[in-house]
Amino acid sequence: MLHIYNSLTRQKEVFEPIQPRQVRMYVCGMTVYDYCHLGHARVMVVFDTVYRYLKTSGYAVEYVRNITDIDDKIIKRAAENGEPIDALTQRFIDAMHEDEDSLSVLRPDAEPRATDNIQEMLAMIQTLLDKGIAYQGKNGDVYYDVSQFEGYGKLSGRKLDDLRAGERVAVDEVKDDPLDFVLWKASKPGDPAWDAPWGAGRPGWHIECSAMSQKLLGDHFDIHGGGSDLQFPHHENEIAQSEGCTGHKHVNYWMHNGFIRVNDEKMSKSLNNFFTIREVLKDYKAAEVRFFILNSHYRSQLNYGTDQLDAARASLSRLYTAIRGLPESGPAAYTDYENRFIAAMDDDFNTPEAMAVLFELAGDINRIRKTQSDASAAALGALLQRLGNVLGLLQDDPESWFKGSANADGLSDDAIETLIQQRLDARTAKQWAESDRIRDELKAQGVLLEDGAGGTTWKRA
RNA sequence: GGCCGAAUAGCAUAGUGGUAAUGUACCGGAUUGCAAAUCCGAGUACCUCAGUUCGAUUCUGAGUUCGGCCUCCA
Repeated sequence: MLHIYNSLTRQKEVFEPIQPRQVRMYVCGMTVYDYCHLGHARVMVVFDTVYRYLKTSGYAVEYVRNITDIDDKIIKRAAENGEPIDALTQRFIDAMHEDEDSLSVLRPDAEPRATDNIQEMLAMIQTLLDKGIAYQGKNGDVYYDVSQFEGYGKLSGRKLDDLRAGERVAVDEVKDDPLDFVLWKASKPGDPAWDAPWGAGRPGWHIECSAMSQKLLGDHFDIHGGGSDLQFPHHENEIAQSEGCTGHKHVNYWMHNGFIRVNDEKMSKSLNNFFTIREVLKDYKAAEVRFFILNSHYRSQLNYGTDQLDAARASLSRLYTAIRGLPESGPAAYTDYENRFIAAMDDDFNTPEAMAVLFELAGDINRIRKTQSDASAAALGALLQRLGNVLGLLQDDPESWFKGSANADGLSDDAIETLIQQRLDARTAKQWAESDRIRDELKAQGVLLEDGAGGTTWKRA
């Protein structure tokens, strides 16, 4: 039985969908004005894994992840680049999709864009105004009146008084209360604007998620996810907006992933200590990045470093080695491994625990291959691959995983095979010096040889 | 200042009221012409102090250290 840690209640709860065997899930996606960094990769991979596991568990899942394509940073960046906003956002949406594909992240069922849903936002803001929960400030902006929403603070565990006591809440004279947040920003000259009954402008950040989730998933849905830095104020405000409009519960389970750190500090754009996904993919395979992310629990903080990526590489190599060269096999028989894997995933998506099961399975496969035969291990190998696939791992053919593809300046597969044959001849003649010379030569080219019982295999380092 | 979370071997990550798991690194052995891979084995890892308990790394309290949110953030 699946348990999910609910940020709203701060405890693990049994997951019970609103509709039997169906899950509706919304995740806050990217603001598209730059390349995705590893922090974004974590959100993508974590919720992709949730999505995959829910489907594996037999749920029909409707997964929506929005794209914020209008906001201050986008406007600013487009101006800096001298580039139309549409062109900028489309460029980075395309880049985001490339990054996702490389990380084996499945496309959500819908990726609504804020600018395509302005009418829905206007309608929601109007409802809030009609209900007296929102008001227009002297500067023309429309604000949400947090004092009108009884549950304000329930997600982030804050009280209004505590928030007001915070030193960092700036005093703003156009708002009735410094905690009131903007629903609609009155237009400034030159900025993109949409007509509205209360004056041309553009939406505040929070309203898009309320409007688009309601449109695509309804007033009340199962899971809402995002980075833990969105818990406050973004998600808190989203609840206030949605529940203020509908008068009833918005989301049953809130999930927040921890962030990636660099040198024990949060990776973020403002600290300028971030690594983009494509930057990291120059040195590591995407599957290694995915492994690195899933090797820690999604709610913990995760420190980024080449040591961790190197360890991920070695670990994946062990798993692929276990299944390399195994004969085809039908579905693996019932095993305790699968039960333990499921139990781990059912426990709030405990991927590190689930991966430990994969390694025990790999050890078992290696033992069987050694003491019995490859054929005897084939079913377990198929199981290992299938369970790995649930996590979006072990999706490659082992042979191509190890051999990779030749660099422009590297040896071709044929050249490698030729040298291996030459070495085999030397070995047959017991010319060890020549044999070792060839092996060293290949090693210098990044090709590692392994002499197994069934012949010599090779891999690109 | 308010609110939250974390501390487990050299490193990284799980987990548990009673033999602490997984990867990686290191050491010994098997295997190998030598390696690599693989297998077997070893290694005195639960932040400190107090409390509850027959028993605490786990529960409670205090402390220390680190991190996060309170401002745009994944």
